Amino acid sequence: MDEPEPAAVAPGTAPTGLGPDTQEFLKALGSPTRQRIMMLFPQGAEMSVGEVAERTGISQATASQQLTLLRRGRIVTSRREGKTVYYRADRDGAVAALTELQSYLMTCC
Amino acid sequence: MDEPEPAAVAPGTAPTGLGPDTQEFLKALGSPTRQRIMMLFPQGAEMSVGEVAERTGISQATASQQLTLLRRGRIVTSRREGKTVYYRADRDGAVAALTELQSYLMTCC
DNA sequence: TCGTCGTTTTGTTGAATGACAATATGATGG
DNA sequence: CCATCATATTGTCATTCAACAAAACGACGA
Repeated sequence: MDEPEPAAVAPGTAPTGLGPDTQEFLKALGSPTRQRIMMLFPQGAEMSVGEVAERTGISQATASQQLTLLRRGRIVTSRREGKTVYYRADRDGAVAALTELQSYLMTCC
Repeated sequence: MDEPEPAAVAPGTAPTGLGPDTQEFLKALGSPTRQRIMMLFPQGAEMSVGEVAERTGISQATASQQLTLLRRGRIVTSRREGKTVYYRADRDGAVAALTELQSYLMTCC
């Protein structure tokens, strides 16, 4: 039995040596639209979904979806206040991902 | 005239505040397949296209394409030796991208 | 000059993605 | 309880992407 068994991994979450969170982080920031969204968040600012939609010129539905993907990548967090949902940059998530990327860098370069 | 004009930018290279190189870096690493490829490169190792294809289980043509995208993101560099092309991790490119990401982190978190 | 070997490019196909409009959910005020 | 507002979800379409096979390059060596 020299065949290392595949170990049933979710597709898009293959064993890359990076943690699944970091993989999601990269996927999330791999999209120019989402990169643009992130640039709307200066120093700890909070924004509603509608605001993001307006300032990026995309529909409200699309903004909601993209923000969900960014949250999945631990790049933003959300907080509900009454009817509106506020998003903000997720410092801890971003730091964690960057740290892991950096440690990978040490192994390959 | 309170309409800020769009300023004709190449699609996928919108003004995100990140340099185009860093945007490409993120796009390149956003793919699980390419993440997997990168994990094949330990400490300064060089690999031919065929080797990458074999060790990832993808066709040689696909490997060549994906390596091209990784090179575009300044994550690998290539060197030709006779008929075979050797790829290796691009330390400088990766460091540059991570540095820029980190500096963005400071502005938003 | 031919073949051959490794790589790249091209053409094609199925799957994933990004966008929108329309509809559903959830919270709040009357 | 009903109307309304902000957000989330669903359905749909067009585009992009990943992968392959096949063909075109390019660099040797005979």
